[in-house]
Amino acid sequence: MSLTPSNGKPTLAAIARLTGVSTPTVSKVVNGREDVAAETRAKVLAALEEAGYQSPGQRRTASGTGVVDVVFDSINSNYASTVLSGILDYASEAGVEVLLSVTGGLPAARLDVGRRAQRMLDEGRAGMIVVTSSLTDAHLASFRRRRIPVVVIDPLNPPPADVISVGATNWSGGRAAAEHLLDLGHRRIAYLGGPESAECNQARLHGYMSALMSRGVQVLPDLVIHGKFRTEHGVEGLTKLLSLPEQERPSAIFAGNDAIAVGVLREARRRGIRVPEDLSLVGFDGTALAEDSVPALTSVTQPLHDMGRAALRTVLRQSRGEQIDSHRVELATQLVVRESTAPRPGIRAGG
Amino acid sequence: MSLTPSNGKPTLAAIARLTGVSTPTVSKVVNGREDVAAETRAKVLAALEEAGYQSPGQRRTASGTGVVDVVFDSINSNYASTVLSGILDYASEAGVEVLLSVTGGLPAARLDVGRRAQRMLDEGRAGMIVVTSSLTDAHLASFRRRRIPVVVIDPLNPPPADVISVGATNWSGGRAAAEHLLDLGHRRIAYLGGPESAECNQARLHGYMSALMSRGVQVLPDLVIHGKFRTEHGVEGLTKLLSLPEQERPSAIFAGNDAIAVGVLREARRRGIRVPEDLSLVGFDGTALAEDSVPALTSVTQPLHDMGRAALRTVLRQSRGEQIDSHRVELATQLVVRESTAPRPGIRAGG
DNA sequence: TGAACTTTCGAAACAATTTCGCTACCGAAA
DNA sequence: TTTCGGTAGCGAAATTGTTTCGAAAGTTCA
Repeated sequence: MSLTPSNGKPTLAAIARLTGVSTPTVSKVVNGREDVAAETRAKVLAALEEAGYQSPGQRRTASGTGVVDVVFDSINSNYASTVLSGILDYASEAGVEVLLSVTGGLPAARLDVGRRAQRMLDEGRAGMIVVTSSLTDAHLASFRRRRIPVVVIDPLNPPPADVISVGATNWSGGRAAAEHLLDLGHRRIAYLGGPESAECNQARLHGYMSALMSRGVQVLPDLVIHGKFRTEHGVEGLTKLLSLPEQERPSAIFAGNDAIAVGVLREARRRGIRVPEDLSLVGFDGTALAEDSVPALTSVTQPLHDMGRAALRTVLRQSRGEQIDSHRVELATQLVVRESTAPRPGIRAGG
Repeated sequence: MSLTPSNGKPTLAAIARLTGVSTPTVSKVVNGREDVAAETRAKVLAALEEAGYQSPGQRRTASGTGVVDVVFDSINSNYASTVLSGILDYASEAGVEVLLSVTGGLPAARLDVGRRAQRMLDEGRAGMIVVTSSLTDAHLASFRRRRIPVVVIDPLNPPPADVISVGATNWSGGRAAAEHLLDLGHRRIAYLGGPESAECNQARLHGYMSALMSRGVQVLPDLVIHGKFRTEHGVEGLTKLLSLPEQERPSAIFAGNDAIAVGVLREARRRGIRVPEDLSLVGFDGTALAEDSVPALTSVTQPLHDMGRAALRTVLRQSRGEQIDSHRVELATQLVVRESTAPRPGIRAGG
């Protein structure tokens, strides 16, 4: 008799035995049919739970892998692809699959949060990683309500306290960049940052301001320009700075990321401004862009790869029900000096 | 008797009837088991095809949203992320999800093709896009056996005739690049290509050779160097070319892709060789790398974004059972002249 | 030649799902 | 109160698909 639940793996028949219903009824419960009384369903579900029953479909895939949703704003940047490769890296180690989507900067309209969350539950996805994208608190709450683990990397908006976020020490990075320029004798240092409201941008800005203020250098509003994290912003930003009266122009620029810095570089070349002789430039991110540009960019390196890994690790931990100590994971940034910074013109090096 | 194939929906038993084998055997074929003779399998597959059989799993998920598996070799390149963004683009239009994985250049060891194919069937995935990665014919066959649509983008090995591949007009691109250099008066033109066996590399090489030969310029084996599609290969390649006796050194280099060209650029700068004054350089791919490098690279632009879109569109068509006319989709390349090419030293421009 | 494998396949046992009809209960009409 | 149509809940049986295991045929090697 093969119906004995003491048998190796639980079968529908065994569950039926246990609960005193027929096999078809159990089958219906498993498949979510309507024609089962609530009471009966509850009883069967309890037994299924206890016996750890898995449908044949599940059996095949359960031992294999979970699926993690990853949502990017856009993947057309070194930043994005480095983070992504960190995620994929860890995914292959941990044996989970990565379901990738991009919002294209849309305010998550296409995301259709409700349906998405439902699908994730239906298909037993382990959780979700949101990169940079601006999900509203309402969206995040919708996932939290359903107990779907969510980790945010470099959130644009500060997430609610109970959503875990992964980022870098942006403040220290900003401060290190500004201090480096101050050390080189620069006093008029511009900040060509990212979106004003973005949290990471705020942190970098305040690190920069903190460095200036602690050296008694005044922060000039004209030298702080926000915009997008894109090359064009660098081009326009430099143009704007050069339209200032000559004595107010900066001798150094701290760019909010490498793409902006590359834009500055491009516009500077077009105008015949030499970097670093006439203008020092520090980027942020430390992507391949920084290494490959000419001159190679001094940049604050973010451990993007590791941030991706950390994010996925955290999601998987959550999905296993482990307690997470901290709601904010920050990995260290590091200033890497290359060729785009030099002492202020008119100042002797080492002076 | 319910075995009659004239019945409503096709069943395994009906197929078995038709082909004169047993039900279990048909089941095995459907599930891609190995213990079925090739001949028997073919017969059964034909019957399955004709009857339009669908497994219960397929039946259930067919109506839902599809998932497409995308396999990259690596995503750390402009090439990869541009193709990927094309895929994601179309995915969001078509309402399918993208499951991304990277092989990391492993010979598909981690891929575990059998299990993967099974999962794809179980979960009703629409199909698979393989980018650049070197899947063996055996792997591809394993998917074909289970009638999982597969499209390969820029395959390293020429795929079996019945696997659809998407690529660009590499031959014409190679020819256009070489002709451009010939037009500028160059006669000693090196080709710093990709992996020798890679199909796209072969096509570019032969385009280049064809251009040279049609102008009566000899193709010199010393000036053709194969390697990886990576920056380092550019550095090493230029070093090798410069180790030739002076009168044998090339005055122009056609690089197999932009990354290689950037390597050449870097090494040239280190050695004080001016591009394009001393050395003309043409890249391939037309990624952001080409635009951002200094000097901006003349490059053969591939419509990478569109290739991604086309690949996904083709997979989805296949999965809907539409007939695909061609087993090879080629999108047009275009030579974009920027700053890295100039007339051969000693030749007057326009002369 | 024959022993030891391998390959290929199907009978039979299993597992799961679907169909269909029985039963019990409910509320309205007689 | 009785009757009757409707319906929700359930399971028997039929149907569909999968797995196990051994038989038959072929292959390799001594």
